[in-house]
Amino acid sequence: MPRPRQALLSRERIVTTALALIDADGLAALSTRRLAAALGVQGPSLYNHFATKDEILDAVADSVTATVDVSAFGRYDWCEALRRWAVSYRAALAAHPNIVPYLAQGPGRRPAALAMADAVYGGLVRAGWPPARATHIGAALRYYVAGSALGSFARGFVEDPALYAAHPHLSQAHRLAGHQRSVDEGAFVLGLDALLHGLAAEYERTVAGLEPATARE
Amino acid sequence: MPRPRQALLSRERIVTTALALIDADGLAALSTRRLAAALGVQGPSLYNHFATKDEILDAVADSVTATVDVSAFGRYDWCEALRRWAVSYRAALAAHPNIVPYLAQGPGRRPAALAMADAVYGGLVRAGWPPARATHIGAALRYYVAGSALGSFARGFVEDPALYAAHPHLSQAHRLAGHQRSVDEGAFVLGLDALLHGLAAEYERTVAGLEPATARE
DNA sequence: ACCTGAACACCGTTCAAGT
DNA sequence: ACCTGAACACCGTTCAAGT
Repeated sequence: MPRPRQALLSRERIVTTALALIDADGLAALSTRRLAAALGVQGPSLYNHFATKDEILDAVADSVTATVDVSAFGRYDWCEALRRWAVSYRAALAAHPNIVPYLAQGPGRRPAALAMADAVYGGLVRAGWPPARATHIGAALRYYVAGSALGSFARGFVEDPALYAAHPHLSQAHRLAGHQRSVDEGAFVLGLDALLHGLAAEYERTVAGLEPATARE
Repeated sequence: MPRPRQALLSRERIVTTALALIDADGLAALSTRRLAAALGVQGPSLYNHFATKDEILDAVADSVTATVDVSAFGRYDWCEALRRWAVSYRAALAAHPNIVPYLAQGPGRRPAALAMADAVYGGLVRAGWPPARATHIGAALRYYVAGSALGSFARGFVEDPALYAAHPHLSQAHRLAGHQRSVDEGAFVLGLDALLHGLAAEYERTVAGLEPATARE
């Protein structure tokens, strides 16, 4: 046969397989050779579809961001929309925690990340938040969500009671690992509610009273 | 001479130099060979002082955490103490952003990180927060601080106006990079104040009214 | 157009050998 | 006790060669 009828690889297949390997073995364990082997080809073949390994990671990160639901910004008031977006955002990241350190560095040039930033910022400005304030709120929520997904708080504590003997208040810390999911979820919801509560108070003080409803063009 | 009078290396010198290299060139650029070269020795020499490269990174991370000031927990009410701790914590991380992705994975077995967790948790419990609540609050604040230091929000946007043409609300996003520090600082303070405001409201609702002042042993 | 083998300049880590 | 040279099994990436 003069040419294979169809290419062995595609960008989509590379991204899907890379994400599966990262989920299974961690970001550090992903090498171009191992990824290629999982796809049934040799390492250099990947370079016919992506210029660098970082470009593959960008595509993986964006495929995760693409699953975040921002539709709440058209349907609910700004505060409830922020809450629903943050919950969806965190769920998307928590499903693939190993890619979060890479993803959390910023949107860069990734289309889904930029579309998300656009929806959030636009939603806040439409609600009457001054543009600079909208930027700060979007950043603060991203800080919180990224931090919450970046490595479980509970899993960060080693399951070794002896380690905590010297710390009077941490005598139960070794149990955290066993309740990882509920601790992380509970902490996330508590902090998110507090954050939104505080923002709502700020909104009442500085936006609702000071501007007529039609002040934004 | 039969033996060098004193060792060329020490754990402290290795950690200091490693942090300087990470600050200058990023975490990915730190290799054992480059670190050794900066110290005037060969790569394998490092293994006389640390068992693995990860152990070096642990020590670097802990040296950063050690600069966080937790003394506010003895001197102020829980809310003001949380605020001062969070500001100090963020300042420590923001001074060395390139190590944050490593550091933010959790305290692990690092002594300074464990001491900090102990001080925060202990301070909250002493103030009357139920233990499970104290855990959640400590986690939520860590999420927020780690996320805020993990990569500048503003720097995450590329300085290329053409990139944002397709996103109606992001037309000014390319300017963010120029205001990096003020955007990130402003967002951090706004979110921190909101978070603490919300927690204070929660405290009034669920702790102050329900327990007599002496309820905690 | 897309995949491959060989090669380059790197990695982290081990270990026998030196002083 | 601590540093070194040589070696091992890996990396990301390039490129001429194949079909």
